[in-house]
Amino acid sequence: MDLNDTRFNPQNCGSCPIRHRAVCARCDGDELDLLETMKFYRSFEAGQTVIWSGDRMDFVASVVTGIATLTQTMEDGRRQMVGLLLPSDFVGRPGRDSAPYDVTATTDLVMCCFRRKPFEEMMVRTPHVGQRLLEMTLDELDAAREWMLLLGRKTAREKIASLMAIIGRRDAALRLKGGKAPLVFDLPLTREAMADYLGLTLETVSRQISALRRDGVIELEGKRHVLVPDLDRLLEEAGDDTDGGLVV
Amino acid sequence: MDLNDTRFNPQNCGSCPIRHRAVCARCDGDELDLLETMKFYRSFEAGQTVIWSGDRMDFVASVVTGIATLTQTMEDGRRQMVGLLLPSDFVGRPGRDSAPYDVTATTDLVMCCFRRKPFEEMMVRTPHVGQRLLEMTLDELDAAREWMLLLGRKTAREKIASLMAIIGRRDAALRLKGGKAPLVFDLPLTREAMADYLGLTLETVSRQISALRRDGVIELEGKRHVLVPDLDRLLEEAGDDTDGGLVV
DNA sequence: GATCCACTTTGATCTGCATCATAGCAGCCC
DNA sequence: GGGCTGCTATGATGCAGATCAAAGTGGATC
Repeated sequence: MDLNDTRFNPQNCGSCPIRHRAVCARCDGDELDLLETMKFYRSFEAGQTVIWSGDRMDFVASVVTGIATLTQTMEDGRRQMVGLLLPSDFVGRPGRDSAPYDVTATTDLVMCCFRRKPFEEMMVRTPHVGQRLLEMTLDELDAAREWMLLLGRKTAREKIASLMAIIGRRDAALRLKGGKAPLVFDLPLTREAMADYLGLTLETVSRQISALRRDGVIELEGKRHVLVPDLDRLLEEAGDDTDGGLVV
Repeated sequence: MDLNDTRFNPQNCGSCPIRHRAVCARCDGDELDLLETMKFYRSFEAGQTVIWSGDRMDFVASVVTGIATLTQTMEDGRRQMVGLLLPSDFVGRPGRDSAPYDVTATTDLVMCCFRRKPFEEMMVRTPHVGQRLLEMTLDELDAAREWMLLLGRKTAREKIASLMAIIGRRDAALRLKGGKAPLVFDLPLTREAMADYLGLTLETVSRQISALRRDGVIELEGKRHVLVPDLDRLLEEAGDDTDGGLVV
C-alpha cells in the first residue's frame, strides 16, 4: 500500500505524532522526508491479531483505516479491553521491547508503521515528536482514568450511554462534523466486544441497548447503525459531568 | 523544608524524573545545579486537598514522604480513585494548565515541587528528563490499564488480594528489601479509601479482608499492619498471571 | 477512668447484573 | 429454497456485592 491507495486518508494522520508531509504544518524540513522514507504499511484482516501480549514489538504505528483493540486476558479467559484504536491513534512504546497487551484488528485494518530503533533515534534528533508523544500518552492516561471511573462506579445503563457518546463523538470529530447536528454513526464493535470494553456480559449490553432504544435515548437501524437525537440527554444518561472531549 | 530535614530521604527521588544531585548517576553537569535552584517543598496535612480537579496547576512535583491519591468524582458523589502516589512518584502534566482530577493527601505529605514553566523550558534543554517523563507516563498508563482489568473483571476477593500485593511490593521495593522474606507493611489507606480504589463498598472491603485473614492468606495486627506469609499464594488469590512488577 | 469520635466489623436483606437457556435474524454457501 | 453459522435478543433464575442497620474497637481528650 502507498499514499495513492484509495484507503489512505492523510487526514487520519493529522493527530498522530508521525505527521505526514501532506498534513504537517509544524515542520517543513528534512526530518519529514526522513520519516517518509522510514514508513511502511501493514494490513490485517478483521479478527486477526496484530501482536500478542508479551511478544517482541519492534515497531510503532498509527492506525490509517479500521479499528483495533487493546485487551488484557486472565488465565481463566476473563477479558478486559483497555483501549480502542481508531484512525489516527498511535500504538507502540518507544523504549519498550515487548507489547503489554494483545492488539487485535476488529475490522480490516491498515497501519502506518515505523521500525522502533530508527524511530527512537529520530525522536532524539527531533524533539517535537517526543513532546507530541508525551502529550498523546498523557491524553491516553486521562482517557484510561476516565474509563476507570466508568468501570468502577457506573451502572450498566450509564456504561452503554458513555460508550455511545464516546464513539459517536470520536466519529463526528474524525469527519470534522463539529456542528450540533444529531450524531449518526456505526458501532464498530460487536455486542461482545462492547461487553469486554465495559466490564459487562454481552447479554447485559444487549438488554441495555434495547432499553435505551425503548426510552428514546438512541435510535437503531439494524444492529449497528445508531442515531442520537439529543446528545445532552445521552450525556445525562452517561452520568458525565464533563462535556469535554474524552479521547479514547 | 530543605535537604537537611530528617523527613527528606534522597532515595525517594531515585525513580522520579527530577533526579537530585545526591542520587543522579546520569548527569553531573550544570543542569542539575539548575534543578536544585528551582525546587521548593510544600507540606500538606493528612486529609488536605493538594489540588481540585479543574484547578489551575502551575507546578509539577514528586512525592518525598507520605501518600497522596488521585480521585475522580461524579455529581452524585460516587468516587473512584484513579491513582495512588507513593514516595518517588511524580504528579503534574507538562504542557497542561489544569489538573484532571483531585489530588488529596491521605497522610501527612511533603512534595518536592517545580514551577511548570521553567520546568518545561528545562525539559527542552535537557532531553533525558523528557524521555524519563515519557517512560514514567507509559508506566502509569500500563498500571492504569492493569487496574482496568481489576475494576472490570476481578471479584471482590481478587481485588483485595491484588491491592495487598501491589502495596506490599511497592513498599518492599522502597525499602530495598528485594529478598524472599515475607512481606510486612502498613496499609496506607482506610477501608473507605481502599473501596474507592477498588470500585467496592467499604463493607465489602472489610468482609473480604476478614475472609483472607480467616483463610490464612494474610495476617493482621491491628487494622493496618499486614504480614503476607506466602506471596505466591497471595498472587494466586489475586488472579495475577504476571509476576512482573505492577507499578502504581 | 470516662467520654467521644472516627473507623471498622458483622449481620440481615435487597438488587443489579451474571448465568443459563432458547429463540430470532441476516448473510452465506450449496 | 434449505441449512448452516455467527451474531443478537429476551426470558428465567441465581448470586456477589450493595445497602441498611447495629455493635465493636482504639486512640485522643478531658
